[in-house]
Amino acid sequence: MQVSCHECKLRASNLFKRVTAEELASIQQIKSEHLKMPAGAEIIRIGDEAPEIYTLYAGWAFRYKMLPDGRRQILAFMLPGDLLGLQAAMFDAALFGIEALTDVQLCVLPRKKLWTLFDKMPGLAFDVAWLGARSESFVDENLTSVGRRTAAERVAALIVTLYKRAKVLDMVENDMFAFPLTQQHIADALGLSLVHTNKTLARLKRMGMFKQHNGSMTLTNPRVLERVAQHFDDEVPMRPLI
Amino acid sequence: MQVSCHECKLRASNLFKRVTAEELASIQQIKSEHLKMPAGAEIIRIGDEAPEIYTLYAGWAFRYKMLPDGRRQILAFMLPGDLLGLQAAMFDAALFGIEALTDVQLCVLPRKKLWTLFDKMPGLAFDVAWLGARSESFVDENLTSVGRRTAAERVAALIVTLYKRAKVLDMVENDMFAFPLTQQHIADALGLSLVHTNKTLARLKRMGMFKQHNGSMTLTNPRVLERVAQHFDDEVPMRPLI
DNA sequence: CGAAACGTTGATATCCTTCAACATGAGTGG
DNA sequence: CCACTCATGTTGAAGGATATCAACGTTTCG
Repeated sequence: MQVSCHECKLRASNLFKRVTAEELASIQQIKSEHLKMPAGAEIIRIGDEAPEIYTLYAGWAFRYKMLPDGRRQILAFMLPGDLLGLQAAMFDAALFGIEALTDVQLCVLPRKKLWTLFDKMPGLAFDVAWLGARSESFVDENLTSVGRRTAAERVAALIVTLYKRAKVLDMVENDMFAFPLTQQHIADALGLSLVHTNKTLARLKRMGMFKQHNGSMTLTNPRVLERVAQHFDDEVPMRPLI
Repeated sequence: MQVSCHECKLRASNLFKRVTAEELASIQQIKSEHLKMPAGAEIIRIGDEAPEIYTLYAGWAFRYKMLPDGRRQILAFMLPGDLLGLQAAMFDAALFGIEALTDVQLCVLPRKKLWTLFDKMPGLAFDVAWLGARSESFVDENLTSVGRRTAAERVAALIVTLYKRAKVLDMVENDMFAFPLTQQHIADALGLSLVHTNKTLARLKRMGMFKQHNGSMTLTNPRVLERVAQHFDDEVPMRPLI
């Protein structure tokens, strides 16, 4: 099923920069495919050579690294509108993997075509760089959590961050939103053991910070949760541009 | 003291991409200043609006975030040839600070001029994006350390990574190189306490991994140190392009 | 129904932090 | 030149946060 960029619901959602008709036509032109993949699929494998670039059209994904002995570190989560594989495409081989957290839909942007498009439309290069910078700032945030926050603060910060990102995408209703992470994902993102993650979540739940029902999360006290998280005042800009 | 891009020692060091005479002239044209700052100077302050972009011409720097209560996380170290403040320039305000670790020399690239230059020379935009991707992969590496490596592994991984980066820049002689980090810097980069950092360093030293003499470090057993670090086989590309 | 993935809980071990004290060296003013 | 301070580094002891181990519960799904 091809989805035209013209009727793209992401673009229509007014979160995104307005592009000229000409720009839109150019983007449509290089978009080669609209892919669907199931939860758990490997979108980019570590070591992949010359991977393509994707726009995450629907669903969640995450980026991770593995140590030689199997320990996993999740670097960042990706939501609709995020660009996948930009850095990987810059190098000879992907230094990390990207896995689908839920069923996902991807728009494929072949990297060679994208580079040539930049020649014609430098403004687009800026937008792509902007998305890259945004993605780095998510990693910065998470590194600060893992390095300098306690377990409870980390969990709270992760939930608050995802909540805010989902909110911008209109995926939150009455402080409730889809939350597809398992406790193992949370543990691997926050540098905690599975057991300790479980106990920390339970503690925050008991404190009345949030509730979880089959795959969705409700924040019952966003303000306090944010304070527990030692959340920054400044925030990563939330408006993707492409 | 103005340094011409034509006689730039960085560019001459053959680590960098060859640029056409035309490109070089353009870069020279937008370079507004050659700055010197002492160790400890704040190159970019958290919250700075519309900061400029810099090329680190000489010296070391580091990028960091602070939690509201003062805890500090160092995100990455920067060596000559690295671009400073690229992400900050993309947003309205810097989400992190950059501090000079040693005395530094900076080439100032006013961001507006840089953006307009991209219109004329899209290849340059790619190079800048490449540097941005490279910088992100350093953060990825460090996040993996902090999240999933033990204290000894973290320290070893940091030293090995800096050693390799310095080596590419020809700053290593007989496995010895300038190492300006204090133990506090190491602790803040690796998410460890100062005391534990000290004891971990002492342990690795006792194991014969390295020696330190007034500001420089000698790796006495690089191979083993790399194994202790659980270092990745794949590595971040080491060749800056601008 | 059975298996596999995911979640929960208690007990124990350990890594790392915190606290406290002291050592060393560089810089500064008296 | 000495006393002083400040930044940095070192070391031991004690406590706490988090990991590991083990067992069991719950849900999902073929």
